[in-house]
Amino acid sequence: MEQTILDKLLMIVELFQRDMARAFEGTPLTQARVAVLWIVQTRGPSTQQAIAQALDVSPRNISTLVDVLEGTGYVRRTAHPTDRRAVLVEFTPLAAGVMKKMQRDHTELSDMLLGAVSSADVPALQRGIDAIIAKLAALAPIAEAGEPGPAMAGS
Amino acid sequence: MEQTILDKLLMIVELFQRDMARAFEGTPLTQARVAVLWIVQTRGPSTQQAIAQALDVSPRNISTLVDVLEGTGYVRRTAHPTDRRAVLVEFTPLAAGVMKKMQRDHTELSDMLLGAVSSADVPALQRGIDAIIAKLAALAPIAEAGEPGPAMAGS
DNA sequence: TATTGTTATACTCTATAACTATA
DNA sequence: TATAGTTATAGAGTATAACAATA
Repeated sequence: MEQTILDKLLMIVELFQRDMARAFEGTPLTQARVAVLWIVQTRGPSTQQAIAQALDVSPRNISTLVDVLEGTGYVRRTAHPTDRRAVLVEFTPLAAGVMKKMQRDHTELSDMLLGAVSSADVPALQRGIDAIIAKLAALAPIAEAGEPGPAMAGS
Repeated sequence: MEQTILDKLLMIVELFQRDMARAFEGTPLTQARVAVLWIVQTRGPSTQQAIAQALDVSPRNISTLVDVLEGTGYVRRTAHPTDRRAVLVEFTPLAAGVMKKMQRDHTELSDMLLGAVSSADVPALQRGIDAIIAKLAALAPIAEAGEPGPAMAGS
């Protein structure tokens, strides 16, 4: 039962996502909701259309996600300054704090994982991963591979 | 907007999974259903309980997945030889063929991705990935990280 | 006429709890 | 009493289609 490199990468992400899910326990946050917050963090106040496109998901879907995030105090819907059809989704201080911590945790975890790699191997590892991404992106006409992704550390 | 190593790994898996999803279009297969097939392939005819444990998912969930796989001709439920409460889920020729192709495609894609990496970098890449997995697994008390995973190539 | 966000509806994946048939 | 699988119910995430308000 040889494990291919793809199997290993999948396992890393699976482990990581379990860790992330554990960190959300007891909060109304889920991966999908954090994905929305992530977009707002990287782009600033955004229309739901823009969020839907960034996440490659239907606009209808964003309505529900934002409903929950608004109802639990993470975001506000405010009037768009020039387009009265649209709303701008923007952070409350709660979300700003949570996302700041999430980003810090994510960086720490990433550094810790890289720290587990023999420093002599790090440059080759980085080059190898970049080459794999380039190859995969070339294979699949991915439009845009999306945002960096809603990634964070657990604990 | 620095991309951490974790961001890159997440992007690889995201690209890969989109590719996989595209390959399923027009079939009744989904990631969850393929995960069930994957377990049956690696373990042979299995009880639903065994599948549920292997996938770390509730037994109830497996009922529905197997219902669909059975209804669409991928698996059969057969009597357990010694336990009349249990059923054995086993492949039809259809699933056997599909899984064989899937495994072949997966290996090919994995080889192709590794082939995109400078051969001088491959050993360090492999070591680095293994080190990251070991670190992540040590961080999270994961019970078992699960099967190799239902991974396949698109097209 | 096209776009933004909503209501309506439906499918999939997941969970827990209660029940049936068996161990 | 415990286990295998089911029915019942519910919450998430996703989709398409139709509609209102506005561009």
